[in-house]
Amino acid sequence: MEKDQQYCPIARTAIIIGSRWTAQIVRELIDHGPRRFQDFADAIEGIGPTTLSSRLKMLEEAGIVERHFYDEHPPRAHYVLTEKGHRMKDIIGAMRNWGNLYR
Amino acid sequence: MEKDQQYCPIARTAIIIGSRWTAQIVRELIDHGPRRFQDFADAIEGIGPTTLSSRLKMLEEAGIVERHFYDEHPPRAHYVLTEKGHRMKDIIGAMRNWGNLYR
DNA sequence: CTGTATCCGTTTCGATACTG
DNA sequence: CAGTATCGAAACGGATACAG
Repeated sequence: MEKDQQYCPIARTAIIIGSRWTAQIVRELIDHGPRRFQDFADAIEGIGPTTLSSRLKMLEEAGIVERHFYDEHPPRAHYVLTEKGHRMKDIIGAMRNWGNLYR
Repeated sequence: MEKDQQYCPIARTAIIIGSRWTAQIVRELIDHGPRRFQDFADAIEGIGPTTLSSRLKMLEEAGIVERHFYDEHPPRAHYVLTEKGHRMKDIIGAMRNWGNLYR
């Protein structure tokens, strides 16, 4: 997507939710609560570490997830939804409903 | 997006609604009813004929819109939502709500 | 008016290997 | 474990011109 702002609220939302994998990442967080990097990698079939990393960063920059990193050994990280992220629940729910209607 | 099917309902929905402009095209139809090619071109700033054409075709193949073409002079076409398309209303609505919360 | 043909830069994707 | 580095392949996007 392009860099310059989108002033249509629907377009803005589509940029985030429409990027491949992001909807599934958010769904994981909504359904299961805080997740770690490896949790996503295991749950979302087909995604690689590069793409996962880039999506998480995008969601973090959009203020949808928060990253907590603990530099231990082994290192730990977990990702949690912000309030803004949590409010995407309705969108994810509607997408799931519709997607299930037309298999 | 890739060709092989997506079995996750959310992923399937994201492929459609996340492609650039599609959400706005569907919104036009939900808000204003049947539209013609030029209506979209006028209402959705920045979209070109190539992209508009390809999006409409995608939506048609997905069973979301129906295309009616009248080979007159000048030719006429109009696009209407199918029942399946109409049921995206909740998704669009949720996207609009969320997008408006975080300007 | 309603599109299609061309053509090409930009973005995205992702496998693999590797670091701390 | 939690990522980053690399780097080529593929998909996407879009301006312009043109056709029926």
